[in-house]
Amino acid sequence: MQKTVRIVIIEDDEILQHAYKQLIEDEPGFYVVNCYNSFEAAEKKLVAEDPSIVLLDIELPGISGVNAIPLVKKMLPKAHVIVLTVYELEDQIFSALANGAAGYLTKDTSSAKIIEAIYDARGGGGPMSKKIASIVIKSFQKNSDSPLSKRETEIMRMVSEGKKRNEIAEELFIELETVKTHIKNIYAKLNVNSRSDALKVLKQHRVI
Amino acid sequence: MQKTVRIVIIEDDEILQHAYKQLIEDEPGFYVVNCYNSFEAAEKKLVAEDPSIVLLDIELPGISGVNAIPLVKKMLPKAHVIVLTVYELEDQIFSALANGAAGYLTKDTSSAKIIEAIYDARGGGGPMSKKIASIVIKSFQKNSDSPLSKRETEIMRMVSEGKKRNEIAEELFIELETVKTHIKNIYAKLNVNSRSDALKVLKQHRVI
DNA sequence: GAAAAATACCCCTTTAGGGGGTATTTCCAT
DNA sequence: ATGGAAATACCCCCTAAAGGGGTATTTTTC
Repeated sequence: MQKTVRIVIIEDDEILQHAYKQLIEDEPGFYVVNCYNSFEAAEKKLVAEDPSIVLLDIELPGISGVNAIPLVKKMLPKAHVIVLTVYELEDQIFSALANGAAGYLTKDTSSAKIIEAIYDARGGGGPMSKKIASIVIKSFQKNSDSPLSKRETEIMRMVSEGKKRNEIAEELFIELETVKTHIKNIYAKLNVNSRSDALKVLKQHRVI
Repeated sequence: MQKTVRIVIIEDDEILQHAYKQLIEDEPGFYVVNCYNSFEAAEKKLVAEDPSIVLLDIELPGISGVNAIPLVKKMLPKAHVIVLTVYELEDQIFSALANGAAGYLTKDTSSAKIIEAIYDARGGGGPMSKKIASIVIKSFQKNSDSPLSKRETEIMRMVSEGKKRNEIAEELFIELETVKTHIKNIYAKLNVNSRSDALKVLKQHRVI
């Protein structure tokens, strides 16, 4: 039993909207239930239309795509939201993913890849454009030329988890005084004088 | 001018090692400089062999693949390390990426996809298997059913950045006393009584 | 119109954080 | 082998932050 895949498109560019619709409906088993120009337009009817895939533009008039994701997921918890965008902004990507997007495609993605992405999303995969994948991977990569020593980095990672000096000392089997010394040295190296400032600097430079 | 792509394979399974070598050398412009069974075996000769791609198994005898990545990157800063593994362990994936892996493939990846991954890595992309991509995307997704209110979540995110109560109060334009009240309520909801315990709980449940 | 969320204030005690030092040992690289 | 970095540990000091006990008002939201 091969069920029809019900798809809703939310995209304010009418030309793109029709292009997507066309290419999806050329794929056997895929059916575009409806298209909208904004999330607000889709809002009332989404639940009744019950799509399993929502293709969502980020740059929408009114509520942005990023903010629409959690709303869509609330209405259709089982649906997969695939984000489409022209921009490749790191923060936008992470916000979209944090909000529950199943996949993230740039608009230069080929027809074949869009179809593939829908299959992927249905299979629990995480479709991403190549560029998005590389941005995501880069976000994980830590800066290897940090002024901090190994131990200092380790301590700051624990600080970033909200741990207190004595908790750090216990976990590392060293004295509280030693932790204090390390933190003093770290502050001197980073030219800061508080945990939050130190963490800010380290996160900016992707050290932790 | 199409330069030959120099590739080194570090993989302890001889059968897989030969399979990879074969499939890579079938690709015009790709050349397998050498194969090793462990990082230790490769260590001395890597710099001289100067590969631009290192295919690295994670499960190696001696130094693990994860720990080998930063060492390889140190010797060959411009090389792209592509990790190959049978396991799909979240922590292992993140450690490998944090250590500088350009891509991450599972060993069930088809020959064509391995070749594609090498091209991708060279082009600055971030090749990933579908399964890896979905694990990575899931890691970004925040849990939407959290006991915390919006404001409480916001405050705990700031706590997770090492911010003090008065810094939080200033940034949110509310009184210190209000922040204290929120944090007291949060601790009650989470059944904890310290910042670090609260953060531990929230990170476990992917709230922040 | 009731419930949940956000705001704000009072009391109190303990602990953590940050800055000033100095000193020893261990380890790595030239 | 030796000099410098890293890691360890201790002393002093003071201020600020954290946490726990309350109560109460306003604003949102369903």
